[in-house]
Amino acid sequence: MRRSALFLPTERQPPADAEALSHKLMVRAGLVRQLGAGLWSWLPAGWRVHQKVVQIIREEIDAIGGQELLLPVMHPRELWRKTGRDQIEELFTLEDRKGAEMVLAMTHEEAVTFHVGAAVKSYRDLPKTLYHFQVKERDEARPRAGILRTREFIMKDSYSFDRDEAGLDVQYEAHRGAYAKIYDRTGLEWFECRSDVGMMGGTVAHEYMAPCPAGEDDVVLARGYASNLEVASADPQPVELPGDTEAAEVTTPGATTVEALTASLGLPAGALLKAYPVIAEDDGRLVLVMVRGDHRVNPVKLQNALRSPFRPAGTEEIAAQVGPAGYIGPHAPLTAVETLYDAAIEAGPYVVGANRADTHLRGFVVPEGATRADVRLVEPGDTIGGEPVRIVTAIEIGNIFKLGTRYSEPLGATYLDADGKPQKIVMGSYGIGPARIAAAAVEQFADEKGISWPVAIAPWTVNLVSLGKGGTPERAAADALYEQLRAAGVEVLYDDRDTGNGEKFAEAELLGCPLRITLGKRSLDSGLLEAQIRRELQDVEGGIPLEGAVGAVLGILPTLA
RNA sequence: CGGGGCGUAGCUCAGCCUGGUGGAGCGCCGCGUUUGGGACGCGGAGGUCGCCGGUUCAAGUCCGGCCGCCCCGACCA
Repeated sequence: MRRSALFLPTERQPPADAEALSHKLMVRAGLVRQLGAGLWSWLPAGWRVHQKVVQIIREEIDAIGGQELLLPVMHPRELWRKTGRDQIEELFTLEDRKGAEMVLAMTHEEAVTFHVGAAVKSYRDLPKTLYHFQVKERDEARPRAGILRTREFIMKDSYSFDRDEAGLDVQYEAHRGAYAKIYDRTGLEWFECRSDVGMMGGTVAHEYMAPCPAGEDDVVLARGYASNLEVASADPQPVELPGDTEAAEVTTPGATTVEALTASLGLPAGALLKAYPVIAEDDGRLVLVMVRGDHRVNPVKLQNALRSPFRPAGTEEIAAQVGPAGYIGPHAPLTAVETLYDAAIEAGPYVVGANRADTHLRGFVVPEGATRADVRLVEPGDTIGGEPVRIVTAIEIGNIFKLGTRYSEPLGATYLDADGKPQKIVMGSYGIGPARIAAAAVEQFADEKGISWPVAIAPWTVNLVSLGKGGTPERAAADALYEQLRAAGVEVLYDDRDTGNGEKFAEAELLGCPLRITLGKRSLDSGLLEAQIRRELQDVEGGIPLEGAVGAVLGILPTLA
């Protein structure tokens, strides 16, 4: 591609409203432009990156037997009513001219299950894996960070259909393998994490995370362990408990916070227990959740432990059922108030609220038979296998779910087994967001000069910069080299503009093609081209000879990251 | 959805408090000089100041409403 012909609107300054690095750089480099909140256009260079990611995904999903198709974005609402997902807030809804209710699909479980359910009759028709790359529409409450969280985006989603759980297991593992290959091929740093199955239901879920500063999730990492902070578990840091042997009341006026208590009692925060009263929303019961003073409740883990959504109890509910806010603690008889002790709590003795104003209790020992569950947030300093965990921010770049019969049941997708009995089709779903992969790559590899693409997803692998003006011998030589590289199948962006050299270099660094080769008057004198690898801005030692340059370039390409 | 902020040239912003013929830098066009790191000079084009209404002799500026966008939080099968 000749730069002079390319639609690549670059900017020297990032847009005023950009915050995330990938947002700033992708706009500056002319890859994407914003049309509205959470609505982004992919310009030619950016689209090349997107399509490279798409092609990698396509090849690997094809390799595990996936069959590509295309499902509509707009669906009859009735289909979503059947699965109950028409109630999701983020779902865009509209009516057609006849007043028929429609929705814009956020994912395609309903649509694909509709077709498979109608077409699959026999166990002989299974298993199948179908996938597509299609636009997803989500009315996000808050789109953010440029391309990272948008209201409309392309997703690769595959769906597996099996006779039974065993078949699903096979497909699930096949996808795990394919995903590992896909992310490795893109050149990203990534982790496979255990994740919350969420309201999707099902039994098993993994998500794929790319560490980057603009990420929205926190991932807990240790040797052989990677988990979303939402569901992560680790060993707590030990805490030295006081040697209280008997329960004793202490007067603690105004000490309603852990900080105030630790200061006045001279004890570490971990020697206190915090009481967190919540109301389980399915039956309205109050549960007193106890965690160590230096720990925090993990809402996702707590919801799973309670088997119900919950909300924090109000001051009046606390006063009526437990005690005065700021001084609440466990009630002595286990039956008095339902109490859940976090797993990190040892026997004791601890300091707890006495359920009376200005009073705490020392020497509290957790009663035998108390209910326990791991409901705390993993903290920096926690360990796994004796090794301290790392907690990194990351962006989710894919996920896989075992759906089971979550969709086949309401949509009546069944088949006849060998005995002629109807059986529900067992499903899995597997998503990847190519745009997020592109943005994560920008975040992970950018430096102060700009983007540095992994070669596998770079818009062009080579950026040929001609320093001469039109009509000069060096320009003629660059033109010839461009044609030779193209003929050799090299993806080359050729900067053939009559503009300042500094401008060309700066733009090449901003755009981030893996290899830049420069041809100026000097090259004709010396017979050498300058070649620079974008990653770390490393010059190729001694340059490359003008004579036989194509072969030299072809030799360098496989060495690039 | 709660809180905060912003909307003036293609981009980044000043001007608004204190109303009186709209500016800067970069970019763009022309000419010339430069020519291996966003170079310089001269000349030029480019604006319903987000929209609607109000106050006023006069509104980018003051007042009201609306729309749009960003950030923090909530939310994110």
